[in-house]
Amino acid sequence: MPPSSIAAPLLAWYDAHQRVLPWRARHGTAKANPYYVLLSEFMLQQTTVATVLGYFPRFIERFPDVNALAASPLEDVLSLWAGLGYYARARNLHKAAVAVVEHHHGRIPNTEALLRQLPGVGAYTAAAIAAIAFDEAATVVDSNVERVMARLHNIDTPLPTAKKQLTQLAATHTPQRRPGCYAQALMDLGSRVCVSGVPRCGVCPIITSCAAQALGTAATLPRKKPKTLRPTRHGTAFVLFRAHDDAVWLRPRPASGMLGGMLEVPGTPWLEHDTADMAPAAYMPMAIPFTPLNKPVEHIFSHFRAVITVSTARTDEIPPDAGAWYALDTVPTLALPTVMKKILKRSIAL
DNA sequence: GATTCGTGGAA
DNA sequence: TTTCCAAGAAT
Repeated sequence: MPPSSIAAPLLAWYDAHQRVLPWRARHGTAKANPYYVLLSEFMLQQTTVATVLGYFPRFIERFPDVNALAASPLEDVLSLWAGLGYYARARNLHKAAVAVVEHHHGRIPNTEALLRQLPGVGAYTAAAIAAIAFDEAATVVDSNVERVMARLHNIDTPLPTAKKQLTQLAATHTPQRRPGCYAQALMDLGSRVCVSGVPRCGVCPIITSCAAQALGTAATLPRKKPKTLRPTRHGTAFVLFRAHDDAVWLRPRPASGMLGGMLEVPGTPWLEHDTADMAPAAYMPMAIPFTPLNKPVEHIFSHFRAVITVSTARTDEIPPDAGAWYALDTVPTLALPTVMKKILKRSIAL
C-alpha cells in the first residue's frame, strides 16, 4: 500500500470530526487568519489545547493584529502570558511581531523558509504556519506526528534519536492537495485517536495502513530515552506588605533566563541545599522582623522541584531593593509566574 | 546530542 | 503519590 494512501481517509475523517477552535478556519474554503495561526502555534508549544483556550481569546482581544502586538510593551505581553509557562515564548512572540512589522510590512511571512527565521519559530512551527495559514505542502512534525509515524511504520528506535527518520517518513505522506487540513488532521488524530499510552485503534481511519497495529506493538511506541530525575532546590522568599495599605513589594527578574522578564517576590537564590535557616538580613536587611510561615511552598518546574520557605513582614519602610509596591487587587493583572502567585496566596492566607 | 526552559491534567 | 505528557525552541 503506497504511503499516500493515508491522506484521503485522514482528510475524510478530519472533515467529519475536526474540532472547532478559535484560531482555525471555519469548515469549508474560508482561510485561517495567519496572525491567529501564528499566535496559537506559539501558545501550543508544549501546551495543551484546553489550556490555550483560556488564553487565546484574551490575547486577540488585547492584541487584535500583529501591529497591535508589536506596538505594545513586552510587559503587557508577559502579563497576559502569566501562568502559561515557558516565558521565552512570550518574549520571542513579541520579537517576532516586531520583525513582521519591520521586515514584512506587517504581514505574516507566507513561506516555511521565511517563517523559520522568526524568533521562537523552529522547524515545527514554521511548517505548521505555512501549512495551516497558507496551505503550503510543508511537513509538520510534532510529538503527535512522531507517535503516529512511529506506529504506522513500527519504528522501534527511541526518541529523540528516531526524530530524523520519523520526519523523513512523515514527509512521504504529505499531500499536495489540502496540506493545511492534512497537517491538522494528523495532529488531531494523534491527540484524539492515536494517543500516547493505549491508542483507540477501533476508531482509527488509517488502521489498515498501520504496521504497529498489525504487529500488536502500538501501545509500546514510540519508545523514548529515559529522563533524568528532577532535583530539589531550596530558597526563601520575603513577602513585604506595606503597613498602611497592604501593597506588596515585587521586583523584576532579569530579562533572560528562567521566568525572564517576569515579576517576583524578592528572595534568596534557589540552591541545592536547604536555605530555611539563612538569615533574611543578608538578602533583605531591614529594621523589622520577618515571620516565617510553617509550611514551605512547593512548586514543580520543568527541570527541578522548588521548596520555598516564605517569610513575611509588615512595614512602611522602603525596602533596600530594586522593585516597587503593587496594590494587592492588581495581582491578577501582573506578570507574575504561578510560583510567585502561590507564594503570595500563602502569605495572605494567614 | 544534551540542557534549559512552566504548567496543569491524566494515567 | 509519582510519573508522564502536551501543536518545541534555543543554546
